[in-house]
This record gives sequence, C-alpha cells and structure tokens, in this order.
Amino acid sequence: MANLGELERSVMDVLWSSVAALTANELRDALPVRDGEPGKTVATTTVLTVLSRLERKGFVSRARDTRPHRYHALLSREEHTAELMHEVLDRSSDRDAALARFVGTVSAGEAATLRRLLDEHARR
Amino acid sequence: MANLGELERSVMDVLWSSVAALTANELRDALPVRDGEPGKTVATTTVLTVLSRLERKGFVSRARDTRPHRYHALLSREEHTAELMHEVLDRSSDRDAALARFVGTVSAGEAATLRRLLDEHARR
DNA sequence: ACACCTTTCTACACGGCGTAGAACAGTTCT
DNA sequence: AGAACTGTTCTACGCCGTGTAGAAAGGTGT
Repeated sequence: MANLGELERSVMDVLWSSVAALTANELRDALPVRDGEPGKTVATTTVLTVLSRLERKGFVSRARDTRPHRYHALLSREEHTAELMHEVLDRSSDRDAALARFVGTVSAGEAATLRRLLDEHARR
Repeated sequence: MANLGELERSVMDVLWSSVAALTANELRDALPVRDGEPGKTVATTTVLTVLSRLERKGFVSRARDTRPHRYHALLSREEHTAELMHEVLDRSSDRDAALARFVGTVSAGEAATLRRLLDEHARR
C-alpha cells in the first residue's frame, strides 16, 4: 500500500470522518484550516487532482453517475490502520519477534484490550 | 520516523543481519544482487551517501575513530518494526478500534503467539 | 445557444532518493 | 617526506511523488 502525502492524508481524514460520500467542493470546505494561513484554502481542482490520485491508489472510489461525483473511502480508517500494521509486520523477517517487541512496548491498558479482543476472537 | 527508499532498506537489511558493524565496502559486497543486472553493483560512494542519509535520519550510527568507519543499526529490525506498528497505530484516532481490526485479521497461530506474549508481559 | 458548474489535462516547483564523479583527507610504503 | 593508495565528503544530476492550480474540455439547465 503506497504511502500518502500530507494533503492526501487530510482528504482521507475527512472522508473517514464522513458517513456520506462527499463531492470535491464539500471536501474542500471540510478540509482543516492549515495553521499559518487562516483563510488559505486549496482550489477545488487541487482537491480533484488529489482525489484522482487516491482513486488510482485504491483508497477512494467515486460515483460517476451523479453529476458532481461523490467520493468515499474504500476502507475504514481502522481497516486501513490494521492493514498497515500487517504490512509493517510482513516486512519483518521474524514476525513473532517483532510481535514480541510490539507487545512489550504496549501500555498496560492496551494489553488488557488486546487480551479481551483475543478472547472474543477465540470465542468466535 | 521517515520512510526508507529501496536502497536504504537494502542497506538496513544487511546491517540488521550482521552482528558486527560493517564498513561501506563490506556493505556494498553484502548487498543483494539486483535481479535483472547480475554483475551490477552500486559504487562505494553511493553506499556512503546512503549511509550518511541513514545516519541523519537516525537509523544508523558510525564509529568515526576507526579508519574505515564502521556502521551499525541503532535499532534492531524487530524494534524498528514494533516502532512502526506503534506509529501506524498512533495515527489512528480510535486505537482500540484499530487494534480490534488488527486482532480480527490475525492468523490463529499468531493469535496464540499474542496470547502467550501477553501472559509473559503480565507476569513481569 | 449560452452561461455556468464540474472534470480532465497539462504544467511547474520542490523535495527525497539513487547514483556517482570530483575533490579532499588520512594511511602506508618507499 | 613524498608518492601512491584508500576512504570520506561535496557536489550534482535525473527521476518520481506530491502540492498546487490554470487551461481546456465536458456536461446541464434555461
């Protein structure tokens, strides 16, 4: 899975936070105001370019039948995160050792969460 | 943590596989032969450039007192992997949900490994 | 047909990475 | 010491991804 640039990530963040599919203009308006330049917003064409690239990368899909096309994320943010974690893990030669390091550096609370999740996982 | 390019990754892979610190030339010789061009190897200066960049990024350190400088990785491959996993997780807004997805997509064997690791984690 | 909105095409700058020669520095041999 | 050699840094260039957006093309409503 390719990595995302800063603007691409912002766009995905907006899409991930929205239940409904959005148009390029809605997206532009929803983009966070960059600190530094308050009124500064990107052009709609910029958003469209980024959306095309995200589509090419397989991150978003668009409805072409409605006139202002509507865009939505193909994976949820959590699915995406989980996928990235697997990807990172896959690059390691010794998965178990890497998992051990990961578990070793996890907070106590998250360790508990993991245990609960594993129990549910087993029960199903 | 910055991402690595292809050659940078190859260099790190060699360093991770080696117990001892390596010189640029040893590294060059240890680099995998790229499929396509069999005899093609990169120049030593190329390796040195990459090593400088890796040093700047905090991935490697070098002994400057020995004359052919010797380079070694600052983190083990597993530490690096674990760190990347945390980084990915940190980008997610809902860590627990992301963890849930991750656990949900893990193989049965790895689930068992995780359980064992968590037990050890708790016992300490 | 015309004015307007949306999408695509084209373009450019900037930075990271692969690549390596040129220049410089340190070591060794005679 | 000076020459020859080896190792390191400096400088440079091309390629590609990304942010950015105007120009051109395509669709829609009146």
